[in-house]
Amino acid sequence: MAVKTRDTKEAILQLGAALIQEVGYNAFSYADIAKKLNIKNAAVHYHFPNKADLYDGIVDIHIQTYTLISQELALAGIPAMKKLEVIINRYSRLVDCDHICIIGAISSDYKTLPENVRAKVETLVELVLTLVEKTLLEGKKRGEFSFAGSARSRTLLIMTNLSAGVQLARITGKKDFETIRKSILRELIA
Amino acid sequence: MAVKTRDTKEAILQLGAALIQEVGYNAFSYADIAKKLNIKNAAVHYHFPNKADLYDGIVDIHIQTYTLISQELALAGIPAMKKLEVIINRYSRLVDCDHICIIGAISSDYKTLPENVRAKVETLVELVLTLVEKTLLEGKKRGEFSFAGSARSRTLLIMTNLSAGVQLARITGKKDFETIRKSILRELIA
DNA sequence: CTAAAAACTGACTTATTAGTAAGTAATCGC
DNA sequence: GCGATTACTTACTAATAAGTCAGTTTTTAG
Repeated sequence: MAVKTRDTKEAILQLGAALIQEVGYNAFSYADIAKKLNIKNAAVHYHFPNKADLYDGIVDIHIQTYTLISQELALAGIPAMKKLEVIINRYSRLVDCDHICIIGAISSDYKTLPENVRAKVETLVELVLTLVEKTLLEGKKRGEFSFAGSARSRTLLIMTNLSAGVQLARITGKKDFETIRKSILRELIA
Repeated sequence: MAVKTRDTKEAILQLGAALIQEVGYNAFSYADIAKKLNIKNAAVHYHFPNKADLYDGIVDIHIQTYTLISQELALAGIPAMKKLEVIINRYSRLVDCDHICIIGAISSDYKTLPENVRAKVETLVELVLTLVEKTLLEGKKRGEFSFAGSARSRTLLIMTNLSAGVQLARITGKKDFETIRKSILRELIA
């Protein structure tokens, strides 16, 4: 049985992911990571030869996470509202720890990312958008939700509300995100 | 008459503002600015002793711009829809040149900004939100717009749609911003 | 128990970063 | 036209950045 005794690589990924959502890709260094994990600079380079490799790995983690969430929420019997709340609650937790959402963070860094990472980012974004779109469609079919326009356009509206909502909350305060959260839900069940 | 013969300071501010919305505060250096403007590193430091001073100046510029827009749009006789379009068109232009909006960019950099700049950023954000809120209220009173909830909450929804819309457009393409733009307008006149 | 593979450390390099100080050139008020 | 102010340049520094490589420790598989 392969029980992991060392999890340095995992720790680097977790810390890197948090830093991207806290200060952004270009505001932290390998030295910052090494210091916090009590390892040496070269140890970080051993697992991720360059910073683009690290970014790539972090995007992978988020893809894995959303793939898992998609599978869990694919189960029948769960109300569409519960499914949507799983997503929305993730954003509420971001507000609590003053992080911005990964997609918002990536879009800011986007112009400084190499092409291979950009392509992977597209995969992540489509994964999230598709998950929400499916949930909205299902909710509408079941009579839980009602909305005008396509499920895709409604998805774009809701996800931009959430993404920029957590960003705005950093500046104007958490109450504004709460307002947005309630508005999203109110519109959907009106 | 004070005709300016040198406008280096203005050029630095304009370039810095563009860079913040293109690659982010932590992804460009004074050397980048000096190179592009054909001046020396120290000339940038002469006008803006440190990078926080530069950021401060750039936020000031945006405050000035939105103050001017607010004054121009305060004139009676202009339909609320025309006023809102002035704002929305600014975001469409951002999509065209692949920049993200200043508020979105700032919120990403936020944790790396000193306190005095953060305070000024709050002023900018409230200025923009107030402008849109007034426009929505006016449009509702005139019968141009109809929307549920308060003008403030509707402002938050629209501005987050626009802000994250331009960010998303970088990754998934300009068509998604166009979808968002149309949805905002459709909901408002429904 | 041992050899090989994996996971590091130590000691670097090279480039770039923000920032400074002293001197020079351009412009302005008078 | 002249002295003062403004706007720079030249020439630095000290710190930090990403990244490399040779050697050492740790872990794992047989």
